[in-house]
Amino acid sequence: MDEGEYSLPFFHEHGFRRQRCVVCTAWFWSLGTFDRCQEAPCRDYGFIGRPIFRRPYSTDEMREAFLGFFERHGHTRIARYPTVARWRNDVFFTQASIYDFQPWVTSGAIPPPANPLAISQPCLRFIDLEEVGRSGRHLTVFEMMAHHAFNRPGHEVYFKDRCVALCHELLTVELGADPASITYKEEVWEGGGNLGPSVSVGAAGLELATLVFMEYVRDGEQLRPMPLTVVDTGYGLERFVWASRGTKTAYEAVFGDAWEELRRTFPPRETAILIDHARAVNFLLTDGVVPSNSKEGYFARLLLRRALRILDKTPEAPTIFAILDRTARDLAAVYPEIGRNRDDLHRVVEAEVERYREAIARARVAIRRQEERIRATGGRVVPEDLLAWYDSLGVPPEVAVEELRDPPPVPDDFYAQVAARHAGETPTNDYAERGEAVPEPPVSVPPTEVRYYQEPYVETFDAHVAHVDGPWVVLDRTYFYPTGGGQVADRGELGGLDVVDVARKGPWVLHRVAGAPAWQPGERVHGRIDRGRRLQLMQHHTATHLLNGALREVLGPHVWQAGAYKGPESARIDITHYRALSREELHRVERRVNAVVREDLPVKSYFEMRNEAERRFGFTLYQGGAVPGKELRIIEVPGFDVEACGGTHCTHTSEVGALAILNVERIQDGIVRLTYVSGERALDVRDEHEEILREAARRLGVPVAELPHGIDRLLGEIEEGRRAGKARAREDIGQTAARLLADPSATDVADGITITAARVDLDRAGLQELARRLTRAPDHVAILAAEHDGQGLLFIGSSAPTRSAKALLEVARPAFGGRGGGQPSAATAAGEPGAPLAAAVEAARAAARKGA
RNA sequence: GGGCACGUAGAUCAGCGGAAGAUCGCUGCUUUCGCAAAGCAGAGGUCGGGGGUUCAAAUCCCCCCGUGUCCA
Repeated sequence: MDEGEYSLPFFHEHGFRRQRCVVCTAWFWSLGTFDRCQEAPCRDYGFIGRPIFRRPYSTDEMREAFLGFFERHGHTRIARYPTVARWRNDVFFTQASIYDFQPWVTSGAIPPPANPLAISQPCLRFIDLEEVGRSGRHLTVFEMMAHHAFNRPGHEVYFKDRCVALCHELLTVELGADPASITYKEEVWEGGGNLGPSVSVGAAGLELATLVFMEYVRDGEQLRPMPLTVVDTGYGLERFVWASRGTKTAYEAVFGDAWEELRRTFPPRETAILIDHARAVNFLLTDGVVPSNSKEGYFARLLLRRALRILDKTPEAPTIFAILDRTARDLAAVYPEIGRNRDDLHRVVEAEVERYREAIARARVAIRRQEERIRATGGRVVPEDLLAWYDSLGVPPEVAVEELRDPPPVPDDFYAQVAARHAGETPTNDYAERGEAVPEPPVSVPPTEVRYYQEPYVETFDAHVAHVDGPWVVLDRTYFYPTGGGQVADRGELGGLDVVDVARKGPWVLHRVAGAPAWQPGERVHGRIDRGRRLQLMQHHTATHLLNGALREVLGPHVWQAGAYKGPESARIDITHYRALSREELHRVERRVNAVVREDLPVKSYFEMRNEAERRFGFTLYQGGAVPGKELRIIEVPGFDVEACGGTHCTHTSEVGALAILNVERIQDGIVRLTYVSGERALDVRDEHEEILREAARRLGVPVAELPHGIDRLLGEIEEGRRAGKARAREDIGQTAARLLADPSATDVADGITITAARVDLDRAGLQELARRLTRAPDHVAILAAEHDGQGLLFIGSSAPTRSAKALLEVARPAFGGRGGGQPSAATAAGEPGAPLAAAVEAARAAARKGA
């Protein structure tokens, strides 16, 4: 990055001098004179005991000071976004304030909620989990305070110069830091194909903020200016509080009274972990995560289990619930949504605690058994076993050691070794790609006017062709709904051609028709939408909202939509929930929805400013995940369910007709999928089910009501038949055995050994069973041959210690070219069909007579 | 999304290439006025599903399903 990028008028006008750090060699600007930049590790912490700011601040005071300052300087204050980044598919959590605006705002696709804006965004980071409590400053949940500006050509808000000026004024005037103590270090930021200069703000050894200026697109070796430049800043709230107090660790500064309270029971490290993890769990669960073994849920589990481990080893420890409540109380002062659903949150945590206890109990038993096995083979438990047990059973090493009679030492770097075990894995994130890429129209094509919201019941319309690309057609306006929000696209006809798909791309709606139309832009075409299908899709979509509302009502507010599909045949919704649904819960949910359908409530749809909608309804609006934009389209069933949604809906709940839940399954730990139908399909499905029942009853020859009994009877008969068959086969073999033993041509006695040799018609299992019968008494040898399934089989059984079946088989094998083996009591070999089995039998018999 | 472990009788598990087992529970008998208990006898298994290798697979290999766990 060119030196000139950082040579700001603000620096020059105020007498900043460009200096170079002797440690990291980076250039920095400062009013003071330093031989190094004022950030660790280039220099030590200088603020411990000597606070940087004018006075000590609490976390809430500092947040307010920051947001208030930027409000007074022309910024709009924005409420926090969820910590779970549902609007993105590349990350699980909000890890920086700019995540709130990626990708749509930063790409310029939609305008920001305000410009410029200020926010304090709670962020979750798990990379330094092990450092929490240890380093004195790491946290899994922290707040990134930020001011952002989004500049478009002709609409410049502010960029580098004003950004640095604001930062400097905040630090020195608002907070009272010594102007000469601050260094602005020149850095380069790069990410996601974009890059730009950035400035790292340090004082007394602490990196207080980073100011990033997204300015260029990397195009091979070349840098092209971005059409939209972005001011992306990040000020660590907790660091600011720490800097204002100058305590030994950040934890004492930011955790307030909770720190003092828990310190009476726990050492500093444990105290920090407990408070940090409890705060993070409060955010996670409030924002719709349910603990599980994968994805977002795993991190909630990880934090809870780590906290439980600490509590379990401390005799005087409070419960996990008490700690969650204590930290929720602090957070609720600023984030009232936290703690609002306390009882429901407790139920979710309780289920997780129970599962943890069960897992540990199971693991303890398994470990004891495995040690016994290892010892039985003369080995001993090694540290590697502890790693394997942690990986596969989830038992922490300190618990495993408790169960062992001869425990190995626990490696100091245990968790690093766990990480090493997972080093070679290649995570693949394959997102369902659209089968065929939708071509992007040139910018000269005017955006499509969508009419399906205002007039969802229109069936036919006329429009003008705006653009044609192969089979894809853009119109000036359309009533066709494109795939989106889990609702599949409309079908119908356009200019006499079948419409087979409809997709949204940027501001355009593209219709894929069967064939390649030779239409010219401006040409008038007639469109007709498959109305029955659309109606069904609308019913399924509205039914989905009703179901979602009923699920939250019946199961609790932890239920969030984790995915949905509304097709013409059926619809499904995936919800977060910590266990399988009972029949009773399902029944209540279904009844509740159908009651709302009968109540004929209005389904209101309207656009509302994002901030206003969030204020009125909260984040539960975002059930469908990503909804970009300054304005939201709200679908509201008053008093029951409100969601931001881009789909087409009925105008009254009664239009849904009825809801029938067809299936419930746990598709993943923490996620339950419901499949259901409504409207006409509900009737169809009911008819189909009835027909299946009628047909089943007809075939069984019983009335429908008697079906269960009839099936029981049938199953009983089958079982009885199976048993009878088995008994008959057993009896047949018993008779054969008796006959052979009584037949002198088959059985003779030599050297005190009773030898039976015969050719029979049985399969492998039959031979084995017959041999077993023949050798039930001691000192018996059975030599049996059969041809079955294209194999010549020889089976030898022996109850005579002096006659090994295996040895006899070895003698007989060459006679028919069979391959096989066995043990002293039984041996078997198979050869080609038509092999000289008789010769083999004779060879074995001769060997048995004289003793092998 | 990936790694690892597990899936065998109603329950808990052993067996890990050669004739499916143990313990508890269940049924019957003996003993007892009865119960508990003990003794004896017995029933109960497509060894999660499907392919493959092999003379032979619960056992080895591949795919799928389910459960647990660790990691992103």
